[in-house]
Amino acid sequence: MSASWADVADSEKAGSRAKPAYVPPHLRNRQSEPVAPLPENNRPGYGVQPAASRWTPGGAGGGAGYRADAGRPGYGYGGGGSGGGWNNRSGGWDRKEREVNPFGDDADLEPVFTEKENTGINFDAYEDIPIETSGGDVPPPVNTFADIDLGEALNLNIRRCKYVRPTPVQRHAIPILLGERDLMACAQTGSGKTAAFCFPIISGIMRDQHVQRPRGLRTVFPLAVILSPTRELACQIHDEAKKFSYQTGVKVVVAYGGTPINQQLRELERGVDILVATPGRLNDLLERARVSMQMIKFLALDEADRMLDMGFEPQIRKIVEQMDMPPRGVRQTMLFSATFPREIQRLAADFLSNYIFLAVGRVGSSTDLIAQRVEFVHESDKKSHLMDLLHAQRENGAQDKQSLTLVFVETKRGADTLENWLCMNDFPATSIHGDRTQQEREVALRSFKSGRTPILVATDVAARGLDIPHVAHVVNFDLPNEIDDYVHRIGRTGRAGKSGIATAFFNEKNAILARPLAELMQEANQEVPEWLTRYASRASFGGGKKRGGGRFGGRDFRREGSFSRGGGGGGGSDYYGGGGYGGGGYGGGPSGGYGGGPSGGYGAGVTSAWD
DNA sequence: AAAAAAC
Repeated sequence: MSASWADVADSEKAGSRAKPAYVPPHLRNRQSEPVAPLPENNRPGYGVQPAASRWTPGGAGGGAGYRADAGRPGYGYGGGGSGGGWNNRSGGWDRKEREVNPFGDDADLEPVFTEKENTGINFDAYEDIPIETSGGDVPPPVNTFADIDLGEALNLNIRRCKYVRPTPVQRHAIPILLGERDLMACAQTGSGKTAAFCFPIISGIMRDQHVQRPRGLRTVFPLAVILSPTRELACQIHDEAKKFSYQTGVKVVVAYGGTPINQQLRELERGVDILVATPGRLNDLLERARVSMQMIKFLALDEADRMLDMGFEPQIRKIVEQMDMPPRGVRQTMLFSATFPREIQRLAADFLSNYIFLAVGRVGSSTDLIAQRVEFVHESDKKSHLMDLLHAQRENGAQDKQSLTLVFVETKRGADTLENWLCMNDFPATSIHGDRTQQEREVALRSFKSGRTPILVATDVAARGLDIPHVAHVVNFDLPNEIDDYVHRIGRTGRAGKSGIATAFFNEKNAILARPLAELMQEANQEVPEWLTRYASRASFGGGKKRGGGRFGGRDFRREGSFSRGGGGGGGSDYYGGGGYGGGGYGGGPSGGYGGGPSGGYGAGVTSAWD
């Protein structure tokens, strides 16, 4: 075990990543400042723990706390007095401040994590999940966490999280990433996707803690950056990463907009190894030269296809290609998403070097965990129709802390209007969208999660990645124009083995979606209303349109010989580079093995299998 | 066309 660890460490050293020579013009002056290497272990903001001790959880420095803290709920008897661990988040000047125990009382482990990541997930259902990998020399998957040596402190946290076995995406992605390979991965969020990229990053940083980082006067040099398309998702990733990093000595900081930058700057000054950020704020920090990418070893894009779509691509390119980030091949790049349209895959290849493509699960047959319904509702009838649904739900007692309703609308204004209207009609609703202040957004999300406001009206800001337990019903009050967005939206329910309902209001405005929606539902073994089928065939003015088509998200675009203008052609199955899988293993049969399983914690999937 | 994301 330790041998394998040493091997990894050695090979790491051998193939040591070159330091990037390029420094962008605007940083050159500031950095003419001494790039004096720090003495080992003397990393800014870290106090003075002997790096080696971090490996031994019982050891002196970093690890010391675990056992010692046991039985002292939340306390972490604050390393030197002043306030202890719990409430002194403000004490930036107190460097000996104790790390807050994110697990609460170790003796009485909070089931929070369990509930999210464990409960209800039938791990046996994983066995049948189809995996596709491509790319050269794919490291073999592991079956247990014990098969991989992530480091003792991280292993402890994995145990604290009650992760018994790695999920399929973890089984495959972790060895690939530990093998220092770039990765494009499709996997569902509930399956531990965050952990799949966090574990290797944290482990890699622990391994390498004595890397010398330059010291800019006010510039910090994270070793890893994780990008997210929304602020709330960034928060969520940060929270997770922080749990995984507890007492590993690895410092995680989050930075996003809509909130004063000063506190984030202070956090950064206290040291950062992993920076979780949204693109705008990160660019701001880079332009101010408060953050440098010069030492980045790991780059992760969550919801990668969103990050590379038209709205985000320029910002991402700026961060990745036009600042001081080491080039691909030097850094390690990992892209995770549920959906991965082929043209985005092609674009993403710019950021990757000799990468492995991994698809876990399939978008084909489905479990019945998400019951999808489509109803034809004229624009003017939507409100009363929603009202009917909510009334029915209320009578079923299906509208409380344990069963939340998430309503998606197309516009920010529409969200405000609907929220108001619901409130006026005595339905406790709140809303989240990009025109609300960050504080309002966070309050709304908390209020929804806690069940205080069991109805949340949202724009697509809430469509991706957010893990909100107890969402029983997703209503597409307005349908999106992209089937991918629909997939992500309904994936907010039916998670972790629980069942869920998705209701869509469809009318003539949504003609464009008719066909892909009907196909998706069919693949999910959902009943497709006859009128929708008619609509779908009628609305197949897809002569020129190339999307729609099979939901075979998993295909690596590199495997398609040519960009089959003729090949798959008409059906337009080339959107996902798919078509391919036809009958083989994937498409077909009523169950092919993955679906119908006894519980199919995963199958929910189809849709959510790719979320 | 809309949404997201910095000040």
